[in-house]
Amino acid sequence: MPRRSNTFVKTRQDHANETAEDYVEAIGDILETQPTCRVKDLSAKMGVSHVTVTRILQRLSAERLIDKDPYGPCTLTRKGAAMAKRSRRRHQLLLDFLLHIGVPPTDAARDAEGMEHHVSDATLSVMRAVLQEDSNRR
Amino acid sequence: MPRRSNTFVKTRQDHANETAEDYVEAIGDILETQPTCRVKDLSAKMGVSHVTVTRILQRLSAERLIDKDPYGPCTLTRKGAAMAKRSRRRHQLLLDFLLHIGVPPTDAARDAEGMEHHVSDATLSVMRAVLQEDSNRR
DNA sequence: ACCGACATGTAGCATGGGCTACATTTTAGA
DNA sequence: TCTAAAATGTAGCCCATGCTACATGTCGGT
Ligand SMILES: [Mn+2]
Ligand SMILES: [Mn+2]
Ligand SMILES: [Mn+2]
Ligand SMILES: [Mn+2]
Repeated sequence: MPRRSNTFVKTRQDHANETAEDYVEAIGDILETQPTCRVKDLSAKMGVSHVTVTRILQRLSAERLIDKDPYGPCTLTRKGAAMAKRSRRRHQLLLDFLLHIGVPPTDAARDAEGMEHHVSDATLSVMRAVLQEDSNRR
Repeated sequence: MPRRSNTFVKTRQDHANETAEDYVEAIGDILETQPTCRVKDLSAKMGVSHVTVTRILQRLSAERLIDKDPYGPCTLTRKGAAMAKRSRRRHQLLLDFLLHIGVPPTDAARDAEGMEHHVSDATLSVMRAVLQEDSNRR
């Protein structure tokens, strides 16, 4: 059980999940537009070297979030797909909210990428409510 | 000049500033409630060992954000005070916004601590506008 | 003035995420 | 089918942020 009464400690714990969340989400995105997801695809998408991707994929594989053979493409496990789905929903909801209140799309996209990992379910619920309320209003 | 067209790269760059922002802000907070800020105060506030604090303070000192002598307390330089002020304003505005839309205080406090480092000026402006508009409305 | 408690510093280790340089495997074209 | 280019993996480095264990400095009470 993580103790997280201290907000700084909580933020550092969130950072630990951040890479995994972004990568499984990215893998999911890639697999929607093409049949396989390879190291070079992720390297391009994340803006890092193939070496960094390889090491991170090894960790994701050890954590049973992805399946991957040497020199092969990678796929999401059940667990990985579940994390990707959750991450994507949260990312999208946050992005929709920022756009809704009037943040320019380019800024909203950048902000959402970093903020998403620190938004609690409580805040997401409120954002969802605001979006729904205002869509009913018109 | 940082290239930040890639949102993932942008987020990683934001993380680099995060520690400095949190520490100068924390030092500023502490110096408002007591005459000096010592390693043990920061260790308690950030939830890390005194060793971690010492090393980070060495870096902040090298970056001219704080003044500190061995075994002495630390103070903010002009530069550090400016960063602290900016960080605190941003933190407070984000927190106010979250509370305004109805996020429970405990969640809002935790979320703001992590989100603050990824909120652009564009988004902050929008949040400020929402707060002002709704305060006029009543 | 001394000494013990407390604060701070240092040594050394771990993990994670960057990188370049080099090795190996795959794959596609001639 | 060979072979060169592309993709991937490995070695080994950097830096940041954690930690424990141990060393040293500071300071207050007797
Ligand atoms: Mn995302
Ligand atoms: Mn992200
Ligand atoms: Mn803050
Ligand atoms: Mn923070």
